[in-house]
Amino acid sequence: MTQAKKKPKEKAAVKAKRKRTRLSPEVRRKQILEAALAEFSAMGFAATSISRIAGRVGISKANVYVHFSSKDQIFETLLQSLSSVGKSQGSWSRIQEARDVSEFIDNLIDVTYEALTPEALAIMRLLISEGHRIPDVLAKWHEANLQGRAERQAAIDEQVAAGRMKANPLTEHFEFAMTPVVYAAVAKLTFGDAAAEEVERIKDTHRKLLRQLL
Amino acid sequence: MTQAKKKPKEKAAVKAKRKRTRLSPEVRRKQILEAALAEFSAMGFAATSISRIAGRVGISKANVYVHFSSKDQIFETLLQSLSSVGKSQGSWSRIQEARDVSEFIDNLIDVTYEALTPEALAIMRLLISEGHRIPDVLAKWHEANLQGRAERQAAIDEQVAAGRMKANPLTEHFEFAMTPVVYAAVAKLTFGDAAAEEVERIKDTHRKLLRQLL
Amino acid sequence: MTQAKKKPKEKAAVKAKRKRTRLSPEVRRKQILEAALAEFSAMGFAATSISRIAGRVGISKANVYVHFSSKDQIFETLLQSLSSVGKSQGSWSRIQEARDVSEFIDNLIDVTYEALTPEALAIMRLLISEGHRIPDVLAKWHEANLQGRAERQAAIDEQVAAGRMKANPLTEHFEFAMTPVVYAAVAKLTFGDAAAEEVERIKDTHRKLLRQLL
Amino acid sequence: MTQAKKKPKEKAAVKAKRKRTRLSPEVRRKQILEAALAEFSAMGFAATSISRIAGRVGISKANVYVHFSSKDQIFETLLQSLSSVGKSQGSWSRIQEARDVSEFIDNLIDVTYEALTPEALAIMRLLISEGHRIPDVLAKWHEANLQGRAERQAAIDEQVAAGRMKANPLTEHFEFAMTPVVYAAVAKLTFGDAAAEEVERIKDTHRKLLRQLL
DNA sequence: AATGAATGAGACTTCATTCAT
DNA sequence: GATGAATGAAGTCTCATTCAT
Repeated sequence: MTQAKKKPKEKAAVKAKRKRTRLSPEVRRKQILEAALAEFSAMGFAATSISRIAGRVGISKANVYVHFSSKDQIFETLLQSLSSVGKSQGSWSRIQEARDVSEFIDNLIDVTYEALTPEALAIMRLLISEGHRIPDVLAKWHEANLQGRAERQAAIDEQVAAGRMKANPLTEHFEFAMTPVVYAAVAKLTFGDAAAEEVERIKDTHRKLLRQLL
Repeated sequence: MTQAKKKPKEKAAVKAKRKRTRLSPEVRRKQILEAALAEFSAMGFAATSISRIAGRVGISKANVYVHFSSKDQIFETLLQSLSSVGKSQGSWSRIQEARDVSEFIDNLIDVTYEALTPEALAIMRLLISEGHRIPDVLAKWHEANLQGRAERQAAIDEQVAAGRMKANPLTEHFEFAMTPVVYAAVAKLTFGDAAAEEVERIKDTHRKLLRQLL
Repeated sequence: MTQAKKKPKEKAAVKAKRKRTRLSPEVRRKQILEAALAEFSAMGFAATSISRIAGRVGISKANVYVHFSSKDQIFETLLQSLSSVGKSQGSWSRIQEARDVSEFIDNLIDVTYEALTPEALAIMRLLISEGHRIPDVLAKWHEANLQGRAERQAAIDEQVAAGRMKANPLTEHFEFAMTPVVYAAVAKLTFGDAAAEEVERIKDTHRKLLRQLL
Repeated sequence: MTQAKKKPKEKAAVKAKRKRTRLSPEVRRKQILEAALAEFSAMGFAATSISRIAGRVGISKANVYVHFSSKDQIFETLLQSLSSVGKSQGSWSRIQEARDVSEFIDNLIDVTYEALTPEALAIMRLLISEGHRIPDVLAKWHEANLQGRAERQAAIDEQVAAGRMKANPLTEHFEFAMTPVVYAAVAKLTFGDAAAEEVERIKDTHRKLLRQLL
């Protein structure tokens, strides 16, 4: 059980021995990071071997070390590169394009739940399970989140001031409005497909409640 | 200085080589499971070594194998024994002892947020990061959750029917009311102490909103 | 494959927990030696664990150490006690009871091939595979063999002098007459039951040739 | 003083830490198999450690695993590669080059006893002590032996038909003629050098008897 | 005498990493 | 840049043996 899918021990006699291809560093690095994200998220840092990452990319272990100096460095680079991804960058502006509150809520719900992509979930799992490896990155991330949050709060405050939204505990602390999404994410992370229905109901109630409250 | 304390008769033992202590299997197993929970949760399954678990208990590696036949078995035993812990067993009845809605809400909030103990968070982190190792246990857990949820919903429905609570999306799907706690948990898991203040605000807003909605 | 018959890893939950019985040292020692012969012969010295020996006897590992001070000692004691068994002690006198050459040959063949019991083969395998552990015992054994051989040769010489047997290379070096038995033994050791038919043929030809030569 | 000898540039390397040498897989595999044969034969499978094999080759333990995936695999590969060695391949044809029976016998005796090389004995000991690990290989070996035997028998039958050899139990079952060699082999395996003289006598008598019988 | 708990040593094996081509 | 061979360190697990009851 230690390794969910034990590959047969026999050496793969027939190797798909693809001719060595020489790629630009940037491309290779990206390939490696992608493979690393997939593996780290699925297996955890310690259980992921450079071998597997290399295998997924289709290069040799040694070649990984041409592009990164250590497993740790891969991990850090990965998480750093992800901080940007995480930020629902463009999303917020898209959400705000709404012309009335109703449309705003729809946008909000749709965009946010759509953001629960497998990749985003992978990042989230990584943060939860291996975050302790990268306190600095986490701290920055946290900081960035706080700032983004402040901006969003400001936008809401404006709406309230303009009388387009009601003043209530939710508009005063708008971040709270998004907490159910985290629940949905955790449900997916933990129970996988078995959580699909549940997530739908959450999303539904979420939308209804926002309509009632905003 | 470490050596200064040594009594004359003792052999030059840098490691305080304490006499072997003999305990009953039940006690040792419990000790080992506790140590394992701490380590697995902090480091993940793969990164936790039997050595560390043994060290934490203060016994030899080999002795661990007297009580468990493999690292996997420790993990499984641990998670199985935790399924029971997880269920907020008695909590719900305590919550319901409330005499009016206001007290009910206070109970609910207090009990639920107090349940975010380090141990509970450890279990949660384990479930998220290593849950894939134990699909069976997870499935049972899910099942049990669904049932508990149904019971709680029934209790709420009763309150609504009795006119003691308002009918609205939240009372119709009461599980939703607890989703912010998961957010709080994830915040703690990810940012640790840095999340303390945030969790407080969440809890606060959570309470206010429930008061408004129920 | 390392261990031909892997026992399931799970701890035997139900132990045949027989009440502790206290036996006289002699009896226990004998039991242990018997179990040891079986295991050592089947698995080799290194691959045999004290656990298995104890299990076979139905006692605890620790109890084995009450009767022997180490695994090595068990082995040596065993082989020493076997030196006597090995010598076809009484056999030769039984063979010589024959009244004529024909009966002598029949006795010789029958007694010798019957001596290829599983136990004797076990000892032989032990001597071949683990003999290097006990050079002293081996030396003594060799010595004893040489002596017995000399005695048998003398008996044959007498027969030849008396004109009851022909003088030829075989009677001059009578030990040679028994070499096919070793072949039969090795065949059994190596091929087990698959060698049965072959051994029969050997025995047959052996008998015929002796008739022709003596 | 240990430090006194150190040349300035050299690291404190008590072990003559020779530079890593890089060899082709074929060569290394062969080296490992040779070392393994020596060790397995001398100590038995279980008592032989990968460490010892690696040490004998002069490489690291880990490097052994670059070329073989497990100790078992080394063993199997070894025995499989030996099946071919064992067969007295070319020998028989060389024996048959004889121009008369006398020369045939000389060839037979010489070639056969010369085949009792240390390596051949090592293989034989392995077959006896660890054969049970590889029933398949043994079965094939047996089969091959039977066939070779049949061919040799046919050659003998021809000689008899041509009147160049006498018809007798030995020519009817020619395999029997070689049984003393196995005795000699076992004597060497068990008593080592102490058996040398005995083997000589056996060989001598063997030759004489064949002369008389063929 | 008997045993269950405990342990140090050591075995197999994996893996991140280095080296030479 | 790319790779196959090589390795030190570390991890899981087994086992002979000891200790206290």
